[in-house]
Amino acid sequence: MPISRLNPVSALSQVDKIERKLEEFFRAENFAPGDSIPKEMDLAEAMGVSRTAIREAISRFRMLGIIESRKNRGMIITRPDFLGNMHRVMNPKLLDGETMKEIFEMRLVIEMGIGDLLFLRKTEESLEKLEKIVLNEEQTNNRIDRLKYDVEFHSMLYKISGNKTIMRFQKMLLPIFDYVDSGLNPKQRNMKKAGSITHRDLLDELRSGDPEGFRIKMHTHLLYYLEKI
Amino acid sequence: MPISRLNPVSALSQVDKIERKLEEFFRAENFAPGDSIPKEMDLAEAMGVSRTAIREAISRFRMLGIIESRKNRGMIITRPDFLGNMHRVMNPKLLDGETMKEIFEMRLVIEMGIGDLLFLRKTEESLEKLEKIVLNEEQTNNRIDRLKYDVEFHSMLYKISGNKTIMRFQKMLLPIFDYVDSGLNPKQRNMKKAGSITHRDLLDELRSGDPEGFRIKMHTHLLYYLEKI
DNA sequence: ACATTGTTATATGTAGTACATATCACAATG
DNA sequence: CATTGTGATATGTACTACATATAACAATGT
Repeated sequence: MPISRLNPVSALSQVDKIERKLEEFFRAENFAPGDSIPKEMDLAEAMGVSRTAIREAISRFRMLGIIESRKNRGMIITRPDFLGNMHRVMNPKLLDGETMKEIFEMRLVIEMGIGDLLFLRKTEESLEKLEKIVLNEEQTNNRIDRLKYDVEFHSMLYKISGNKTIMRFQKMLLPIFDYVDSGLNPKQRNMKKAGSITHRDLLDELRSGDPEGFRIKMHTHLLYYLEKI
Repeated sequence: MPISRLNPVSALSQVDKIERKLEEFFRAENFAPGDSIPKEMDLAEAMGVSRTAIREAISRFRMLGIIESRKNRGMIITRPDFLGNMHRVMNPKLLDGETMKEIFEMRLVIEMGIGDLLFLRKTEESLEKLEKIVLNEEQTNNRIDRLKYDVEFHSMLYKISGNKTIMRFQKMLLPIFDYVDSGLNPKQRNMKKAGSITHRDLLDELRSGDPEGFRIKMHTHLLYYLEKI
């Protein structure tokens, strides 16, 4: 056998293995939120490792919101917030350009596809709020303010969609958008501004049009970005 | 002051606080992948806590893929995989119905919005692969197999989008879809099957149509789900 | 001189012990 | 009978000791 076939030995640390075993155990036991799990010492003895190691693994689950420890009472399974930890890695400094580009694309895809939800859940009040943002935007010439209202407009769309998960997901992604946007040069910014469909147009369509028309307008509105990718 | 104003005291454990301080520190120091960070004992002394506590916090960063520890060499910042940890909480047993419904909606939104990417990146080979899946689907009457090919078809669309992040995101969400889908009763399943736009129609449109037409057809194809939410 | 092998210092990995602390259950108290 | 004290218990924190992998360098042999 050639030496190249010798693949590296297990790179998983003990704690990594413990973590996996615990997850497996929880699934196998069909644990659901509220259920209590064995105490640290019992887990340590069962796996033949120190309490220290168990605690390191459990600490990870605690961070994810899957386990909660209470003194004397022991530990229980809890309901995690599946987006709650994403912000920790949403750091332009840490992610590579390719991934950020893909995340940016994802935003465009979501905005293209969100029309149906908007028409399903729009209300008079929400349209009124959009109206205010558009008015504010139309009355300023300050570049910073326009950018602010631009973000506000799109954020409000997510809010109108009535889907908290999508809204939070997009909020989580904002640092990435800022980063990508700040990478544009002045000429590109003007191109962006020159898009033939304004927020006013989108609002009008949302008020008295239909999902299909909205998708077409949103497509034009985002065209600048779509062409860029 | 009424007693109701007495809010609970800090529920954050020491390790939680250390974790936050460390993240703050990393950001402030502008650490990027490859940079090395102070050794455990120095961090412990600087914060006035035990090495144990530092290690528990660092262990969390290790799990997230933000830090890598190597014996003697110390610790370095690494590039995290921003979706790599999501699978840990993607468990129908742990999440509540409302969240799962929202995640399901998110999938619909993405499929509605992905058309442009598909037309931008489709190739002859990828259409050929879709063709094979559709043929397989058309030639079977087995319910399980049809479901399998259904998943395959939509997965292939994500693949054609050329966006690995979106593709992985959707893969991560599969357990949720299965769960939602398995909640349908036989009558609902028939309704689903009876949708007037088939995968064949979508493929034809993708082959020789345009993004707008594809969006309309996809809308009809998913209508059953859209009406359900 | 060069390449290989051995050695040492170092930072992380793991284990074990001790004690602090919060909580529950239950006894003591008035 | 309601409140307050007390002990048992499981987690939280700290500290120590040693194992282990790695880098840097010394020793060795050709």
